[in-house]
Amino acid sequence: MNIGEAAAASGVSAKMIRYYEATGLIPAATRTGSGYRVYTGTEVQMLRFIRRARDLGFPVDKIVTLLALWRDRSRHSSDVKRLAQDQIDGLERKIKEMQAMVDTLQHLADACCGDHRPDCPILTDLGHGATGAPSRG
Amino acid sequence: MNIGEAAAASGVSAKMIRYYEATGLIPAATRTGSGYRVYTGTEVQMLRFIRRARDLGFPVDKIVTLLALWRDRSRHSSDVKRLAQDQIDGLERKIKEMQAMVDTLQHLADACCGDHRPDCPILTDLGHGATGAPSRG
DNA sequence: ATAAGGCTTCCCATGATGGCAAGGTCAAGA
DNA sequence: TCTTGACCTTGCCATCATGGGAAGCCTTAT
Repeated sequence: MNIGEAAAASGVSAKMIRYYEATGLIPAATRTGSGYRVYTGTEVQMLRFIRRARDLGFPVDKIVTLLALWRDRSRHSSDVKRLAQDQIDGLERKIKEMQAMVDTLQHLADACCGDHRPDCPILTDLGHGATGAPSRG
Repeated sequence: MNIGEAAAASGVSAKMIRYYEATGLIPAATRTGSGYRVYTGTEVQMLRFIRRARDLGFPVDKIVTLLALWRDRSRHSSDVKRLAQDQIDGLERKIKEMQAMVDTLQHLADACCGDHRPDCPILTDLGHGATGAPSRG
């Protein structure tokens, strides 16, 4: 099948399929005489694997390892589990950072009456920068 | 003061100060005869404002608006509050997406015994119903 | 005077993705 | 057979905020 069909079947855009090939994440597809890339079910399955892993937030360089483990029938599931746990830990760290931002912003927004007047604790906090403590003032 | 001192005083790197100037977020600094940028307390305050807003996750194009409101003495605090609320909403949306990833990954990791054996529900899920290896025959 | 270090501009890279453009290919219909 | 439109190819540019590095000038301290 052509790249467009492979894209539709895998959920990975044709653009990204070419990108994954160029960066070595997937092997170079075979070509027709006129240069069209040709894909089989095996390759579509690999693309779906990649798509799913991306949906779970794995960066491409981690997917390289995941794909290698996927192909390795003598793998240890502990290696896969560790990668997954690392990914969980990274996501949770980012979530905590963003939640801290939300908490600060919500605190400031709650203190802002949000009317026609210019007085605004949000801007006051931003203006004081690191010199001010937003929640314990 | 020079850009290095302004960077240390504001928490914004010299590289980023030049970038903010080039992109119009901040006005061009005055220069010495030899071309060095010169900063005053006012500009450092503005940089601290930017730094604080970046720490709260505001993208630079939103900071343009925040800075304009900061300078506008006839602003309406409702405008500031709306920006903050938009930022909160955007952050919470991303948090929810990432939390969903975490939940899925945790579910899979919990189901993976993580030992020396190759059987792994994580890879099975990524393979989208595959047997755990790309080529089944 | 010289050395060290700060400043300047310019270019490149990130990470994953989309868009656009110019040109080749293929399949179907007139 | 010719045309048309959809699809494919490569290549370049853009994102978004940030860092790195090079080549060269300026300042300061010794």
